[in-house]
Amino acid sequence: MIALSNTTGHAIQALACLAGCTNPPANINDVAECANVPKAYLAKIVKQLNDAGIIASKRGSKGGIWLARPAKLISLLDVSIALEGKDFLDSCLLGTGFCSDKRECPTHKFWTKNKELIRKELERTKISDVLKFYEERGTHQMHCG
Amino acid sequence: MIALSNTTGHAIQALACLAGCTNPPANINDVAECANVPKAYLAKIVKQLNDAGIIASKRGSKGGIWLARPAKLISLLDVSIALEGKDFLDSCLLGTGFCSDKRECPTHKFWTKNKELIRKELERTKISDVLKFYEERGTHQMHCG
DNA sequence: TATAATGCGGACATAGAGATCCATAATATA
DNA sequence: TATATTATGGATCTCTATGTCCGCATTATA
Repeated sequence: MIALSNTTGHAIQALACLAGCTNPPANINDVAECANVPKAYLAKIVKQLNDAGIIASKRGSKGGIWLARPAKLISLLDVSIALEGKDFLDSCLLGTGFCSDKRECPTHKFWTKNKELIRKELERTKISDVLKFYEERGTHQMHCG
Repeated sequence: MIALSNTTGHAIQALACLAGCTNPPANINDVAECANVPKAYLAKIVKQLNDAGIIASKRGSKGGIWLARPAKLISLLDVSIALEGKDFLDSCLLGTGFCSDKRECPTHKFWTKNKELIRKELERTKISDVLKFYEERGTHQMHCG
């Protein structure tokens, strides 16, 4: 399957829910429910987004999580890099170990261009766009605060 | 990582080696060595390519494997479908479970177009192209017959 | 200060891809 | 027919992504 990881998908859903929270902080369980992601697993993802500076958090009573910056300034590329590493788009179309310095693969030129298209699309698309997209469709009922 | 599976990559390497065999049949061990794929694992891959009608084989002494049709008529798309299923390009960019009838993802239009580009490239590129590509570079020393 | 509410952290569980090992079936040939 | 050679098939192992469980640390508030 040619795609980003499920974990990245979960993260994007969760961030869109968070962006829809009008009175932060939200708690992880509510976000998990909104995003339809297993609660315990979302907690792990949140940790990574926290380390990457995309989410901020506070423990304890009345604690929770919130976006560290406006949803308009968080791109899907930011999220992908946070969860899959900054070289997640360096791969060869035909899998690991196919391309090397001495043995470039036949789809190399095509894939290099195409990855750039993907990168630009991920960079262009912000969490705010994802939220808007879902708001128009009435999904993602976020209960928070 | 956004890519085809390693198994598909292995298969493509192996088929290019097979295409370079001037007096078939070749045996799996030699192909594995040429393609730099673990022998026992290649045997599993060969089985799938056999079932898909891409490779033919004969057991026993002087037996071996060979391409079931000319390398010019085997596309990377054929190989991908044989190993990952015919719906391997139906995925959503953002992972499984993101898109559905009711909940289409924000990158849906982009990704639909882009997958078509990928499909065409895979269809356009034949095993003969892969072989030619490597022959020009002097890799893939196939010993057979 | 006690308590409830929250995120944090580590250990563990599960599933699928990738890979290995070995016995078995088929085939050519001496 | 006996033997060597080859692919086939089944069981098993390993690794990574995904997911679960539970106790701990932190915080607000009664």
